[in-house]
Amino acid sequence: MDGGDGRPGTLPGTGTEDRIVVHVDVDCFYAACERLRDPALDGEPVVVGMGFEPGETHGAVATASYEAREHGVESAMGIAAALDRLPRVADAEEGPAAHYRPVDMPFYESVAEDVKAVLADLAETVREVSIDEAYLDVTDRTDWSVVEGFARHVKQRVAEAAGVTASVGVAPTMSAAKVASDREKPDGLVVVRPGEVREFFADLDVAAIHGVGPVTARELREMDIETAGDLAAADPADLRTAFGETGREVWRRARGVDPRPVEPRGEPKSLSRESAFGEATDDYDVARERVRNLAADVARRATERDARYRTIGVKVVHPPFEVRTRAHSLPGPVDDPDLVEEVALDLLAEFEGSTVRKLGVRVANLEFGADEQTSLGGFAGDDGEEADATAESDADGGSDRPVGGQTDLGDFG
DNA sequence: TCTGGGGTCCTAGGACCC
DNA sequence: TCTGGGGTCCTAGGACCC
Repeated sequence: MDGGDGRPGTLPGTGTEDRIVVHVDVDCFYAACERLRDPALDGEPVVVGMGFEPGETHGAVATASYEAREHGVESAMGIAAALDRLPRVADAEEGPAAHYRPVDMPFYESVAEDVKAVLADLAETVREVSIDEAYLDVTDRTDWSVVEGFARHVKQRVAEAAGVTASVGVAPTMSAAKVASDREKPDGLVVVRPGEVREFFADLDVAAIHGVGPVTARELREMDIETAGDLAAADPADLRTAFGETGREVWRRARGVDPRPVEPRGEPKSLSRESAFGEATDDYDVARERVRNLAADVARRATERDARYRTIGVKVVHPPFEVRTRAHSLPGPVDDPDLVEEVALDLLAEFEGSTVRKLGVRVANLEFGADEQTSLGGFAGDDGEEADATAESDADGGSDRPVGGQTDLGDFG
């Protein structure tokens, strides 16, 4: 059944009715980067793994080229499983084999810079979602009557600047543009016009909707909701009961309604570092040493980004995959690597004697920039040591709690 | 398929305050 | 002895995304 009001595709009264949103998604980005570096990989199966070293079998697949996907290798699959399907070129006497490469983020980031520069040039507003994906609001740069040519232009500029192909989706909303870019990958170009969004979604599997993951998809299927069309026709009250606010959210998206404006992402809300052991360990000293390293790493990144943090947390993963998190908030924001280590080790102590496969350290409740807004002008030569407001690690809270704490707290997840 | 790493948002419950 | 309601902050867990 149909709510009946308004045309699909937009939400009246939000000022977003006539937007043109472009979603740009570089195809198999990490694998594409590896090919830039080594053109001999063109046309060959390529698997880029994270958390793995050449010659090892632990870690997981970050990106598999389409040639590798044809043999069943998928993102997030363990390297060991990928090797079962597609051995290394060096190990294969005959038959299909893949080139395995470890993730090289600095190189990929350098390629991504070229893509970002192009996108910044093509739109007023760009929201970078990840290293290989972005939304553009191009409402004032093109028109629905010529938007396909504009989209082709985007693809061409990306290819020229960075040497990679991108799939592009155009729609009046972010969620529809996202799904559109996905439809004809790789090298895709799909335009969904205002008023066509719901129809475009109708036959797609519910899992295609942004925000519907494996868990929600399974539960929806148990409710006999299999396609996005089914979802759009479902009773929002039932969805609300079953899934809370996200239930309503995905219902609206299935109907083509998504009022989110394209906005730059802004500062992060948390920073974290985690790492898995090759083999789970119950050696507490080993765990402590790992946490010390992660703490130092995360603190260094915070300092580099000029971020202070008020919450410090750890994450402990027990086999097979039990995630535990612990966090501690300070009276005020600090930039204090020693304190990150101290608090993280403290929080870890609860898990002494248990077996862990993975550990993480995280800082949250971030505040950015020089300590306060009152110091104006440039900061050349600023050594960053403002003696006043940056609280020492006095645990009692004292009276120097800083003003204006955002109420927002991120979580470990 | 025995599972990497970096994030975001939502929810629920408890502490505490008025 | 049983009893209100609203609000904020914090922690923990879970789903999801790339």
